[in-house]
Amino acid sequence: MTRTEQKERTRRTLLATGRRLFAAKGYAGVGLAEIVGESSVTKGALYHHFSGKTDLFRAVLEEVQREVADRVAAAADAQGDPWAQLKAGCAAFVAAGADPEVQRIMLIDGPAVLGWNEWRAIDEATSVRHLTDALTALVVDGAIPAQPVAPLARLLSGAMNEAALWVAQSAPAELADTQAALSRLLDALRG
Amino acid sequence: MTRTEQKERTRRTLLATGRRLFAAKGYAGVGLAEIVGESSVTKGALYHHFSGKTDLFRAVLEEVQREVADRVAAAADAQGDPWAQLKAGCAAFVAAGADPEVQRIMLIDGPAVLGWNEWRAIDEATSVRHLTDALTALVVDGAIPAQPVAPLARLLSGAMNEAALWVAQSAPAELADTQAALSRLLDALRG
DNA sequence: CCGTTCACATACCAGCGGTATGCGGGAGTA
DNA sequence: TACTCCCGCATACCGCTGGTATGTGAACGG
Repeated sequence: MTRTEQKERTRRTLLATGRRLFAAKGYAGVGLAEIVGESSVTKGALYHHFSGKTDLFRAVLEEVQREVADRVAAAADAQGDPWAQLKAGCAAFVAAGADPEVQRIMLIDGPAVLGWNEWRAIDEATSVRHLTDALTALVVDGAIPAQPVAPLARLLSGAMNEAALWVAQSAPAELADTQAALSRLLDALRG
Repeated sequence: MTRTEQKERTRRTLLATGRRLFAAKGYAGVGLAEIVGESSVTKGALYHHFSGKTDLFRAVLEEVQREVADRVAAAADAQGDPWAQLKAGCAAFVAAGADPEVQRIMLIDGPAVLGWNEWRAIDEATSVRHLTDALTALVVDGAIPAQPVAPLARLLSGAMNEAALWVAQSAPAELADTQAALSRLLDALRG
């Protein structure tokens, strides 16, 4: 195995282990010793690839965000008209948030560890962007009244973040209620 | 000064110092040494009043939550009909969230430090409860269509949390846009 | 074949949250 | 008022954490 291959392998191992442990125990509940131990390397390796614990977490968070955004985009692209795309994308986001891995890293620890500004920038660049695009298309089509879409996208994003946190830790009946409420909220936008 | 008075004074000082520092630097960015130093006591005093750093933060968070809930309730009670109460309460919540002290403690660090379940329980017992009450009144009055109010309250709560985070760190123009979007979202509920 | 470089290991440190123990002065009792 | 107790805190100490400085052996270029 060449050095380049080995390097990439070590990096991916650290990312995967960090992701698993951060999701299971939270950022503050995991030590570097545990991460490097379960990765079968030492702290020297970690600090060769990342500038510290926070930097590793940032890399994990960006990976999670990309995956969620991809799932949302895939669900939306499978639909035809813009309105169906919006509703499918929103449903896909809430479903993705039900994954406890996504929850803890993306919604709970993310803002606290990286600070809200940096977290928001990542979120805006991935998930929220698709939402903004979908709402813009609907305004252009006249499906919803003309209005600034950016603040509306943020409100809906906040609502869906909260919804995702709920559906993961509650009974299936609550899940259906939450998704139904979200669906009604979106329908209400059409006036 | 009696011992009881002195005890209460020490406790209040620790709470106030903790609140100020947690808000300014975040939970992880503040050490116990700094808190007790600026309170002119020692760690012994802190551990006599609280079971640890997390417990002090919990006490601070509950204090902040109570204040926000009081402001929301006061704004709502000043209105006559249920619909005006809802909109006034929501506006008051977003305005309260503009306070950076409230932001960092209640919205960013709260869920990460205490865990989402405990944070949600506190939130439900204070701010969200008023929102649920207002929505219930509107359903009873027939102002909005009959539907489960609990999930809708959670969605709106999430949307307003996000709105509060935005209005604090952006230009006044964005503030107006955000509040306008929230107002439109609430209006849309009437169908 | 050999020197260089790079990916990683080892050893170490300051500072953190947390605990066990010491202590001084207000409060109850005679 | 003197004696004692106890309570509210101070002091001293510990294990562990994230972070850093330095060592090292194998892969790579010449």
